[in-house]
Amino acid sequence: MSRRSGVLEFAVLGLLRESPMHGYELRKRLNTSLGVFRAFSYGTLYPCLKTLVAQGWLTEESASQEPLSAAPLGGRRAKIVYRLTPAGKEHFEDLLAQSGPDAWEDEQFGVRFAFFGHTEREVRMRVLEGRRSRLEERLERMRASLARTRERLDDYTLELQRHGMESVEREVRWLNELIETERTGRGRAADRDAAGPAREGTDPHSTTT
Amino acid sequence: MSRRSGVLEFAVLGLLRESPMHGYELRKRLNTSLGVFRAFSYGTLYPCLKTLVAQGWLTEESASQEPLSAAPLGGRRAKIVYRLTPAGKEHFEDLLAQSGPDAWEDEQFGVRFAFFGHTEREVRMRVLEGRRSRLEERLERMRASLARTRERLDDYTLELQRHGMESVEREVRWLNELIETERTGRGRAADRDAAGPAREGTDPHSTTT
DNA sequence: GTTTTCATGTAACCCGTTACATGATTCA
DNA sequence: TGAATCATGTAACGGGTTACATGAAAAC
Repeated sequence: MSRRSGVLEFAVLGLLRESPMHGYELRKRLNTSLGVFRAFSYGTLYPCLKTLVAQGWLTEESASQEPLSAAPLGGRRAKIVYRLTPAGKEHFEDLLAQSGPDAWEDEQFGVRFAFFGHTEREVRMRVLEGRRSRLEERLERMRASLARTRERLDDYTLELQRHGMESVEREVRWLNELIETERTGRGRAADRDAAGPAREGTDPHSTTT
Repeated sequence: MSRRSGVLEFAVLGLLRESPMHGYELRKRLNTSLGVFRAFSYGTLYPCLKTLVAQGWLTEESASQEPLSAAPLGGRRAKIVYRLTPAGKEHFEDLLAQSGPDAWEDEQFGVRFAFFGHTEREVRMRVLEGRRSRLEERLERMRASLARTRERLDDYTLELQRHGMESVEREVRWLNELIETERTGRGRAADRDAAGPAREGTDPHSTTT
């Protein structure tokens, strides 16, 4: 009974919710489709899958050729397809519903957001607003610490600090937009691409390379 | 001979370079003064300090009252002040000078930047440019993966991806400015606050709270 | 004189990676 | 048929936190 990794468990259940998959494919989806997630290694993924099976959230089905029964004698490892059980699905819904203080942390927030499509609006609001206030606290602390030490810092340290704060401020503004969109109900956070209203002069895709 | 933690070691040597300190204070500086660094716990910091002493980069001096010699009999733990040795200082310079592939990674880059004040311009350029190309690779991958999967993704996932890319793009632009400033020699990355030239329409400090 | 805050330390654990080992499938 | 890629697994280690234990100094 090891490996109870919050994010990974969450992400795996969420991805498997769409369709059954085997580990190898699952990992690729983790690294690409859900953009945010970092690259988990097989050394993390496979043991995790095993424990999820042990808990009853997943079932493993031998795929490929042998129809499930004759395969596991002698050697013959076959492709293992993981499928979400009803219990697993229920567990995932639970995870989505509970928006405890952890849910505002960087990674947790990322996964949760990625699955907003399956989340009730009320919970989405809680998560977004919780995240925002978390970031605002962080800003407060940064500002305070900066005010205290400003004089003693060299230009580079200062610039780093300034850039950091600006990034957080940008994320807060982003959240504000999302919350507003969510509140007024229109567009599902989309309506960009096509001359989006409510977007100030931002020019995406211009790396100035 | 345990705990050889890249960033922490780097940061400790760098901070101690300014003035001797004891662990407790060191930790506070780590969390605040150098804004970027995350909050290392004592469980990480103290063992690390011990190994740095063992390598000869630091010396520990008993501070407070007892003048160093009579203290460590029986109990009587006193405040321990850590001081950078000449060898330690030399090692720190070495670390600054070498800008290997690790130096472009998120955390490594952060520490290195924080100590740019002690770094030669040539090395600063290598680090900044290396970081930029690292980020551009990342962007490339994100764009590719997005192009491949765009259709199958729901609006929220898409929005997350878009926001992620925009953040990276912003950092690239930031690096471009820094590199330009570095190249032309003027201002040491400062000349903001006062109607900075070379800054496009960015409006800092407006959280829209 | 007792509560806070400062200050140091350690052992147990957690989450994850690396390096390695193995085998099946595809494709030139 | 042999190389590349797909696919699964594990043992050893790495870097960090938590919880705990201890004690000195300051503040009330």
